[in-house]
Amino acid sequence: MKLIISEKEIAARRIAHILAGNGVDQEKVYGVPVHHFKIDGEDYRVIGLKGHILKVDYPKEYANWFKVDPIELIDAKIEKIPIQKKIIQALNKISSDADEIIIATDYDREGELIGYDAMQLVKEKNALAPAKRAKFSAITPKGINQAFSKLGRIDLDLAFAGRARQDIDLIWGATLTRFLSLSTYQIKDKFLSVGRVQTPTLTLIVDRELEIKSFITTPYWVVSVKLKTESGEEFEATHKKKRFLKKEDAQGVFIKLGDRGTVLGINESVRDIKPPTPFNTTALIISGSSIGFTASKTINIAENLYMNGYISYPRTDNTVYPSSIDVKEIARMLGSSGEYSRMSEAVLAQKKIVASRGKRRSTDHPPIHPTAVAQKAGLSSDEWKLYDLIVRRFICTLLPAAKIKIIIATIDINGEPFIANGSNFIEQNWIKFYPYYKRRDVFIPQLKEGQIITVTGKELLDKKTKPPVRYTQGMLVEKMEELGLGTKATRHTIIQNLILRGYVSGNPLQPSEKAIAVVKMLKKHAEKISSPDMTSELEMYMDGIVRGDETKEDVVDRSRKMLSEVMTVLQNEKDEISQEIKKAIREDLVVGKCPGENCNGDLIVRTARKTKKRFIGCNAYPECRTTFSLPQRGLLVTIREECKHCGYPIVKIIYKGRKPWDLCINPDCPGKDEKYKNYNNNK
DNA sequence: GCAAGGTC
Repeated sequence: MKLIISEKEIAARRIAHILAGNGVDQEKVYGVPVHHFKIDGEDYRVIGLKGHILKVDYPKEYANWFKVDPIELIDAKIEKIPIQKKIIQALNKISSDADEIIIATDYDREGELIGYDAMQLVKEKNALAPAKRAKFSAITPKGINQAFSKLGRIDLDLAFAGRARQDIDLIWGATLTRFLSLSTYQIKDKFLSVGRVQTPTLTLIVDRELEIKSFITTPYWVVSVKLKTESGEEFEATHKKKRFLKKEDAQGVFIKLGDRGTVLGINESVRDIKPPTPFNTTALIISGSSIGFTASKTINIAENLYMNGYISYPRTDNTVYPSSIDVKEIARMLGSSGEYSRMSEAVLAQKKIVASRGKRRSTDHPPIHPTAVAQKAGLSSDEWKLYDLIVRRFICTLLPAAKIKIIIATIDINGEPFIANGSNFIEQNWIKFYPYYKRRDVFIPQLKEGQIITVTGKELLDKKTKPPVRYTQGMLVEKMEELGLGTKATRHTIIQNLILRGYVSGNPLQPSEKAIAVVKMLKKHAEKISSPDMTSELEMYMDGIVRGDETKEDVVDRSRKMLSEVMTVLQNEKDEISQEIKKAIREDLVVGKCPGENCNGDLIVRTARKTKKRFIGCNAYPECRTTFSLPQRGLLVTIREECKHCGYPIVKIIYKGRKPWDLCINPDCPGKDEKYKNYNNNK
């Protein structure tokens, strides 16, 4: 019997069907599906794993944070521990009769490691069976048949590069997390996490917040006019010098303006607006963000749609349709749904269909596209929203660019030049079907040089320069991808973790004082872990392992030495680090101003001495005895906002896996019922 | 109880 091991169940099923056609039987071994079939009298079995089946961790002796100095974790032994017990049992059971093992996990570094781990487990039961490797970049008949007709061997160096990554992430993460948590007494569920990906990501958010805080707004003035042609068409223009930095200058112009203007010149140009590129995971998350979904929500819904067969695999880097995908056929299929018939026709009416393509081309999976027609009634409203987005995006990638006419007219008013901008779509093409695209027509009438225009109104506008905006989850995922932080499958979980740790909240993301202090201290004393460079260096070293230039041990040991040096600095600066972070944590506990009569105090989150329950009290205690109760479960985040119903402070309560709950602390708040209702609807 | 990476 030949045993084929794939990375996931769906891949196992498809590989079996491609190799055997219809003659595939399925049995369950310890509840795990195993597909079997015969080719030329030879028995085959295919089992799908669930990603990694082993994890790395320290031995039990290191589990107690108080009994182990974090420094010891740097050189401690690391073990591999089973995390998919059922799958391992099933693998053990079926591997004893195998006379050949074929590793058919995804063809990338983690896939090689997953396959290597599985191979080692099989070899414990069956040392004699040779192990081979099927390398394919798409689970299509062509890809699979080619791979199985030309089997290779497991690339040990590639797997070891993955193992180096696992070890280094654990060593740095565990050592620094424990050090920071212990030195600030933030333990149990309040621990302060640190990691190769999460800390640089948090640094991005914190840096942006500091930029916003230190931004100095400068005032400027804009002069604009309302205009009308003889035939009564109205439009607007602003002074050519868009921003006046001195009010007197703007006023000087404003006063000069009379009630007539002359068209000095008109500049017309036609521009293409290209259709969007095919969706990869990052682009989907960004678009999801623009329809109000968090990164995790988009991924969870996409995962569901995929499991139910409506869309293709949602974890991909690829933005170029491979030739194995028949885009025309998919467009035709979508046409059978009333919702999309017009869009489908628009695609099929073209003489030649040219698909747009993005910059990233990889062969892991195709871009995310619809694979079946869904009925609106068969999906939840959120599922439908995302499905509709994916369908429309797909259709648009197959349509020609929109054409837009841009008109810029210069108009003289008493010697002052004004500019009127307008744009009209000449051909909408894909834009008709893509409501997520924001650009709209801006009307401007047909003008002639020398034409006289009536000035019907004039305005002198006070404006201010604005600070940069906070990151939305979508923007952050995009930035992470650009910097090489995390992967398509992990970026949203990294953000989710930062929220769960109490480091950031809200969308757009705002860091807590604790996060600002943690980043400040790590930047100052452990710069390595706060920068994306650590990831790019790691990638470089892993490439070295793959090439055979160095061993996994060399790389991990060098990393251990670096961490030792970092820890020496941190130990020396422990007092400063501890004080700065603890001060910030105290600031995070401030809920808002105390509403007590004649009280100037601040409301603070406190813990009752006897019951250990949390509540809100005034810092002017015992003079002021104002208190408020709080829910005991969930992560509490102070956001220093006031309730729009009663003006009392609002706190955010975050339960794992639920939508954050904005809670007004006032038990008699007139908006209470409404809010509670909303909370129930949204959870 | 720590990380990041797979997948559900």
